[in-house]
Amino acid sequence: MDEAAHLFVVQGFDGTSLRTIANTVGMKAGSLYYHFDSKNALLEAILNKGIAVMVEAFDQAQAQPHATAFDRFQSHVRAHLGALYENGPYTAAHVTTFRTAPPEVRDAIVPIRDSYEAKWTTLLHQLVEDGTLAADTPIGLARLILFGAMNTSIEWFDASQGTLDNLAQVISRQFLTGFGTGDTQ
Amino acid sequence: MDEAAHLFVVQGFDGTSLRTIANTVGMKAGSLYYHFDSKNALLEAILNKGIAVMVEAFDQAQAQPHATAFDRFQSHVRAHLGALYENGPYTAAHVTTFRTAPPEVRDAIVPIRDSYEAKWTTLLHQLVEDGTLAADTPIGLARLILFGAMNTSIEWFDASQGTLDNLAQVISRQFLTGFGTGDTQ
DNA sequence: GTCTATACCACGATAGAC
DNA sequence: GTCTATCGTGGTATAGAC
Repeated sequence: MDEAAHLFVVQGFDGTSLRTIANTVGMKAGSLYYHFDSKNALLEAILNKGIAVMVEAFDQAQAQPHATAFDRFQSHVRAHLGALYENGPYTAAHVTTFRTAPPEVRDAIVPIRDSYEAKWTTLLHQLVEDGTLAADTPIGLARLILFGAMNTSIEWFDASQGTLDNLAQVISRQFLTGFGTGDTQ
Repeated sequence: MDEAAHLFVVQGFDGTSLRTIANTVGMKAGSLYYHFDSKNALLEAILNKGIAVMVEAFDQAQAQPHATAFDRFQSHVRAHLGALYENGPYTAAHVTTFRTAPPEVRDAIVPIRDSYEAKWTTLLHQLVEDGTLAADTPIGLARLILFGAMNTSIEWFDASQGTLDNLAQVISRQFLTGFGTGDTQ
């Protein structure tokens, strides 16, 4: 599954054959069917694990004590980025292959995926209530914009160029205060 | 090409066969080879057109007069979103299929793609110089975060739920001032 | 410029030996 | 649990008629 998820990230689901996957792990294609019923079932297992990794990271960040609301928020951003880059290729595979996954697979995944998104929605609402986020913040849009910033980092983040801690800090700060000076607006 | 690009957005490049494309436009698969040398060549033409559409939108925004620096910035965001949703499926196909495109195709596209990114880099530098963006803004990261917000809207933007003008406004404002109140930081 | 027909290959999947 | 062998399908691409 590790190798399959990694290949799905790099080449896409349709661009990766069972023969390639099997070859990468030193097997023959037919042998994969002892472990999975179908290629779709393999993808579904990977997508599920991708969510599980994100959820676990979120809950761990939740359980920690934080000095300020900003610290709490940043630690959740850091957790999401950690799920993307530090805990196997599952979350990355989820983010990159979900959109074009076969409908049956997507439909099976959507409910669990929703539960992760709900955690963020709750978090953002709390940040509004404690005065960290503006009262008129469009929560739905805000969450999608934040996800966009975190998830598309897959296309360019390079661990040899910068740390995840730093990236989490930049994204968190940008999300709350922007890059502007406040002039000309 | 219109139909092919649309199918690539929905099903991915590898997930779309030439037979499907041909069938969608009322042709047979073999006939496509009168117009394109290969499936890869078709993708390359689509990716190129996707950039051309973005560049044209950018240059049109550039040519317009604007009351403030913020207006100018927002009109560029609006132009990019317009390229994604109002001028055919080419830019959307570019954004969704570039990452997993065959290496030969990607390599051929990269230089032109860079030229579009350079336009944004220049724009962001100007915004720093005129005091709209903070002096310590990490321009490279800032551009990638902005692209992330604009481009991932493909996964959720629904024209029946909101206008592009509104989306451009939310993204532009968020990019410069964030969603925070300024407290707890 | 599109058709029919087809070559050739790689795909996902299955059966049965070990 | 992995192998060999293979089936059926559908993929890209080509040749030649119209």
